[in-house]
Amino acid sequence: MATLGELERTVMNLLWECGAAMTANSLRDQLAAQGQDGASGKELAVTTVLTVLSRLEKKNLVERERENRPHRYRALTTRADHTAELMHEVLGSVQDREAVLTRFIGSVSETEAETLRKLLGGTSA
Amino acid sequence: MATLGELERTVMNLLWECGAAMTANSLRDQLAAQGQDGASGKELAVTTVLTVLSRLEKKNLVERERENRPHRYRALTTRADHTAELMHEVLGSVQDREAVLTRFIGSVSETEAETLRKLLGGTSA
DNA sequence: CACAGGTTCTACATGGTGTAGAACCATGTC
DNA sequence: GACATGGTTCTACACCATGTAGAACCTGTG
Repeated sequence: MATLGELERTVMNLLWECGAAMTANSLRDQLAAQGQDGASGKELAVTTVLTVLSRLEKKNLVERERENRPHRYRALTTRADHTAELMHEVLGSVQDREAVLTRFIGSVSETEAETLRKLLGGTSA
Repeated sequence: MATLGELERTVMNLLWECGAAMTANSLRDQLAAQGQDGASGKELAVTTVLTVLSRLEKKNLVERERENRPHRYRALTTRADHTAELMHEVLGSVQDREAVLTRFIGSVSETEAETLRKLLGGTSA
């Protein structure tokens, strides 16, 4: 349901990595530090960051504390949760899940296969 | 890489379900039959279908036989392959794959878990 | 050659995203 | 209380993907 644009994704990554809540300004700084300042190369305007944050809020990906003035924004899910959810969304979009899973497993790395085995092992019933 | 629009997806589904190659006209008919004719409710123009097919071709999702005149279009992958690939794409977009897989497995149905166990079964070591 | 069916070109509306100025609001200061 | 200041919301625009289709073009047939 939530398709993210490049900048939106970058911001989410910052929020996910930092863990805690951040202000628009600190995010803008982080973006600048990462050299992730848009296509132009110059620092992004704070309003840009705020717009993105609002949109992410609308998408239920971030939440903000409105109490004190510099609002603080925080991710509502973990990246892992979000990503896993996306995967489910993709998987759920078709009928023949079995077939999809077969192909999926077919091209999974051995490390990942091992992880999956471990995870599935105990969970029987 | 390939984000599909509503109509593009519908067309792909038709091609996937039919298995064989189809002409733009037959596709248009199928769409009409499904009542999938856009938002309007009236039959789609053939040119619309053709445009969509061209775009899908550009995205390497369909291929066409140009030899005979009513060109025939055919899906280049199976839906299962395509979907599995999308899942990999999503999974590959992050570092902590383990965590993602953990969440993913956590919310998989028992039937699917069983399928996965079977698929992963022999490959230990 | 004219016609008919089929394909490509061109075009426009819509919606999401990047980007940011303008306007607005809350606070502390003189 | 008017003002400056930092912060937030509104409004706006460019760009791109997608849905949609008319206009123009091509090709074999009578």
